[in-house]
Amino acid sequence: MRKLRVALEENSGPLYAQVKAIVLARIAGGDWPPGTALPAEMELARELGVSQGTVRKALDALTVEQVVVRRQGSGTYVAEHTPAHMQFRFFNIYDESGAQILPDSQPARFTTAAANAVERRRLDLSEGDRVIRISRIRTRGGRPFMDDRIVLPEAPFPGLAQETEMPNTLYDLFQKRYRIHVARTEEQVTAVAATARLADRLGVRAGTPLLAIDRTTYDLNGRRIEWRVSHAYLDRAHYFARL
Amino acid sequence: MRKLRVALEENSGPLYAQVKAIVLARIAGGDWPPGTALPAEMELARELGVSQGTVRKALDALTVEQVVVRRQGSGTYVAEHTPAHMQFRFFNIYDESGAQILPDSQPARFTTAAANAVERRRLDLSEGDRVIRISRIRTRGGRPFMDDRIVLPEAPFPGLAQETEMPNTLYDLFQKRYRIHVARTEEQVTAVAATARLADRLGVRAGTPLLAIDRTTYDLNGRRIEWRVSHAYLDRAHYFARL
DNA sequence: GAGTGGTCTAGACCACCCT
DNA sequence: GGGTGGTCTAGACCACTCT
Repeated sequence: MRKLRVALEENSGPLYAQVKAIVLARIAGGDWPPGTALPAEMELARELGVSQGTVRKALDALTVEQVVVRRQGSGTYVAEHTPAHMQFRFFNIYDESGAQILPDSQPARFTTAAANAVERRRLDLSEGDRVIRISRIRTRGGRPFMDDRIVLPEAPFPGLAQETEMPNTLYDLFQKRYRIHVARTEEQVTAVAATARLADRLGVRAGTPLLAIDRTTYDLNGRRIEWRVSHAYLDRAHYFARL
Repeated sequence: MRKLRVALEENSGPLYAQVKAIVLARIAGGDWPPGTALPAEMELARELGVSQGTVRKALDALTVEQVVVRRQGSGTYVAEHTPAHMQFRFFNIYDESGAQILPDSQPARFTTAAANAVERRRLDLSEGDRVIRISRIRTRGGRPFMDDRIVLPEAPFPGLAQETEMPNTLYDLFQKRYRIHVARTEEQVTAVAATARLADRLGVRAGTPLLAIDRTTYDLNGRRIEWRVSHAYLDRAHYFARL
């Protein structure tokens, strides 16, 4: 209790929230890379001068937010952002049997530019800030079915536009190369008619109803790190949500 | 510890899970109607023969599932399913400014029939079971924008087809008249072209892209209590999901 | 067998609501 | 001021993993 109270006497809120913030900061700062085990609860409690119960409450909260994973008898681990795991968590399209669809990506086009007004608003940027724009097609069984236009703020991702190899999941690259952890996304879904451009890219007739998914992505600190608009032709597939 | 252990010695799992199940059963059984206060933690603990911490863990889990609401200094209350609250929780359409849309309902048509094969599959029914089919239009600012086709199993809702007054939110009726508490929904979302029938009902041209929302609704016990397919014409509005 | 997280207890004090 | 949930502690035992 002593150390923490002293170290954080300016902070607000309950002890466990402060413990959670400390652990989160160390993870976000790269002290404990994904996949590594955190110190045991008792050890963290000793280090921070709090009881085991308080540490437990903080780690439980981080477990709910999928920042850490707990394995009984083994330890508490920083959540792994493997490509498969990321797809599972953030790719929300399922086929008619209820199985999640795992798409392939075609090579992408990268460009950089000063952010326009919409991009500044969606990514919380200031005038003059630059962005990286990515355009790609995703395929399913060899056939194109989804068009992605992705916009990233350039500042946290220096040199990303020069990447030669484009992984199937961007979020894996974010984490491994730039130490940016995707924490959550918000999606706005609508139905739109395929424009000539989209019809051509997806191999459907102009006017075909497409699902438009407008996604904002946040990192562990709540910063916006991606704006993505996907257009999908869902043949015997659907977007899935649980309320 | 004594009473509970004896009463539930055949049960499995940790104590707090058993406490949670007991409280849930009493709520679902109508012992504590929505809006009423549960006994205080200490009292529940005494009644059930467990410690306050164990009761707390059970109530915390029920809070996460939105079955109860806790108010510091006041008490723990069975979640209220007011019309406004239900709309807020389960109507997932927002306008361009990010405000939730609160639709009006037109009078609905009710029919009853033996469940067909699809309905039996979607509602977990047996051959010969009957269903109630409801068809209605929802409006926004006086203009129709959503067509609902709702199917309910008849058994838990006797006499519902004869209701003269149709509330704006069905779920409120479920709770007040039939003591069935909506716990969660799963939704499959796709984009479809408006058929002639839908175009006519929604006042759009045939072929207009519509959002099709296919919802399955579950009660507190995990039983399927509703299958609903909505078709929406979203003009400057969107379906919203958080991942 | 040693170490870890998971459960459970008993008791203390605090923050808040109500009347 | 009395009652309620919210936080925190200290200690115990259990279930599981690893080697």
